[in-house]
Amino acid sequence: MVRKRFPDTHCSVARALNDVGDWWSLLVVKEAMLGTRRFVDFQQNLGIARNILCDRLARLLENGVLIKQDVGEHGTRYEYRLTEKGRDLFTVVTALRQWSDRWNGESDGPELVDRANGEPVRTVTVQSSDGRALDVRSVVYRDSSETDSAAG
Amino acid sequence: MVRKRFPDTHCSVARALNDVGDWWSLLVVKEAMLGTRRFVDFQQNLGIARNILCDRLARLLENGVLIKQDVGEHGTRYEYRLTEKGRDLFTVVTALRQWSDRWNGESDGPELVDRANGEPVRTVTVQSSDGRALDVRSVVYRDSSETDSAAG
DNA sequence: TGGGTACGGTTTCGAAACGCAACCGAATTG
DNA sequence: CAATTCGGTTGCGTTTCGAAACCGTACCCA
Repeated sequence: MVRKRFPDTHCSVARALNDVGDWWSLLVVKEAMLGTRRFVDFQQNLGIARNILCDRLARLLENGVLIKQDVGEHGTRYEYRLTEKGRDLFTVVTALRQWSDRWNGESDGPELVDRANGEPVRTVTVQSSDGRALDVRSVVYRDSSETDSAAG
Repeated sequence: MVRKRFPDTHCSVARALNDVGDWWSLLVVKEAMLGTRRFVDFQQNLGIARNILCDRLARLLENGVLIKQDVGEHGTRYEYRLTEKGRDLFTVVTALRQWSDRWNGESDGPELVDRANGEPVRTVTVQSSDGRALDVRSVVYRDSSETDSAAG
């Protein structure tokens, strides 16, 4: 049950999408970031079909985004938890969330605040070496062999 | 040809994925950020099937991520260009690219540098109101009605 | 000891999406 | 007039998805 993918592509973005590029994977990761750890909770909170959830969890395990722990307190219990690699998707998920809020209107979902002081987090941006916010037109994709390709 | 989606979900991430959540959409956007504008170039550079490209372009037009311009210089010519909404995905694409490079190894793809001084861009992070880098465990998803839900 | 329930799946099957290749119409080139 | 380019569209077979049913294990309770 493996979609045709591009494991050996030269493109980093495509390789990232190999791991989390389909519809549900990133939602599973986002749900895990909200604290969800158990199969049934993922299934109910996301409204995902069981077999699809099974497949996505397995793939995220393979890709090292999640780990599976047996916590056999009451019957068969497993916990799916984010690895360091999975937690590192926080930036991606947050950027995506903010983008959606900017362009598709604010959601009534939870607000993301700094645990230390309760203040909202900043808008995620790409920054230059000295901290200026950069948009796509203020950068260049420079190949190692050639210098070209205006972006935008 | 419309997959079951969640246009009225309360989740911002899911709503973002409605626009760019399938396998090819974000790759089309990324390709556009590299300067690609014409149908055949998208098709060849991405290796995408024509009908799928057609569908994705149409959807990205609908969603306001791309615009289509008739540039009838030599026969039938159109250009697909990013809108402001589309260009605003730069942060997401860059965060995804950096994540992939961190965890799946460096690619031999182009390097992203500041057009102004040629220096590489910073690692994209979520920042607190005073500029500290935040990971998923140092934030809280605070609902408007309740305060809960440790993240991680 | 036996029934009920929760959990974590797997199986089945129809529907949708995908990938490939062939075809198409308009315009440009030769 | 034929050949080519561009931007698609159409058919068709394969893959994936989604919903619901089913399954095995481990508890709970009596």
